[in-house]
Amino acid sequence: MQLSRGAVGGGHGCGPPDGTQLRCRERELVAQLHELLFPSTAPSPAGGGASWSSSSSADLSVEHCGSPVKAPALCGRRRGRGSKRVREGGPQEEQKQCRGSSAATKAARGRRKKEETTTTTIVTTVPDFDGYQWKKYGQKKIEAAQYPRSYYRCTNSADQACPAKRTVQRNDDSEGDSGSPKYTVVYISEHSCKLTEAAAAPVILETAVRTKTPAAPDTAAVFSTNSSAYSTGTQSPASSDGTWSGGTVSEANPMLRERNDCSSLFDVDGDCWKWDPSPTAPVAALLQDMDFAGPIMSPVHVAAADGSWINDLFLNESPFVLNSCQLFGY
DNA sequence: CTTATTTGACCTTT
DNA sequence: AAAGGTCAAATAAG
Repeated sequence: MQLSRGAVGGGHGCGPPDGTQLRCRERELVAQLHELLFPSTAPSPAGGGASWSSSSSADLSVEHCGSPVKAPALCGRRRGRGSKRVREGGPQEEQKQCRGSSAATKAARGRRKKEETTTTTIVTTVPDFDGYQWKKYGQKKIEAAQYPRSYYRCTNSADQACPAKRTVQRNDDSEGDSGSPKYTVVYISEHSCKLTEAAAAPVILETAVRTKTPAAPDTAAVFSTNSSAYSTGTQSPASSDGTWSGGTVSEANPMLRERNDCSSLFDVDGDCWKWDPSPTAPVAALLQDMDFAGPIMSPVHVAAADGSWINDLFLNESPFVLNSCQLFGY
């Protein structure tokens, strides 16, 4: 995906290239992100919801790939699994029965026959930058990858048969990449589940802040906002081994938590993002000052200008890179 | 006690 | 056979 500066500049009917246009374009870009991350909640492009343009949607790395679709795997309890499991008697017999029970069961295990599903790949430093709750069901060391891949499915997969899944894998440490670790997040299938009202709110859920404090010099903290859309149990700060599991909030630093709660700064109103309430003076000033020589800035970034934190949204790499948060000096 | 995560075995595809 | 996706008991955490 490439969102060139030229693409940013016009062609979307947002008026002359001034602050208003930039703001409009920003909303558009965030709407794109929203559409990408909240496909079941955002209006379809044809529906006249978020202000997508055809060229813009083509820029996003939304791929239609064949991928397995989960089918119920019901063979009852079979054998001990996981750590410290105790093998039950006759696992082979039981397995044979299970295996040969039906074609459906066969297809229910392992890699299934490919069916048309939508997969969306993003690279982000904040893998949980979405409004859904996920349950981890597996982790796998991937050949030729430095870090394991974690597998998640929607927590509504059971009660609402939501097919949405995602995998999160930390990218290999690249040379000279001293920034926050990036994670490749692959969203598989779209949510069919119904979100709660709170969960649907497209607020910034989590970011990481690099702090320099006497107690913890130059250490990164990952924390979430207090959005109710965000559960703690299934969310995932990065752990040292490169996986993404568990959830913690920076309780050790209440100020960070407070400052991070920028959810009230913006909201989505129909087809556009809006400031809620009206943009503060620093925000308005920043909007005026912004140009697109650097990364395209999202409202998240603007929120940072309000003295809270910084969250850059890069939409000029393929797949697009959601790069959050480098805030120093707390 | 309940819920979420971990993790090795199992299964299918390539 | 290798690789990767899934299962589910064991375990940890709240």
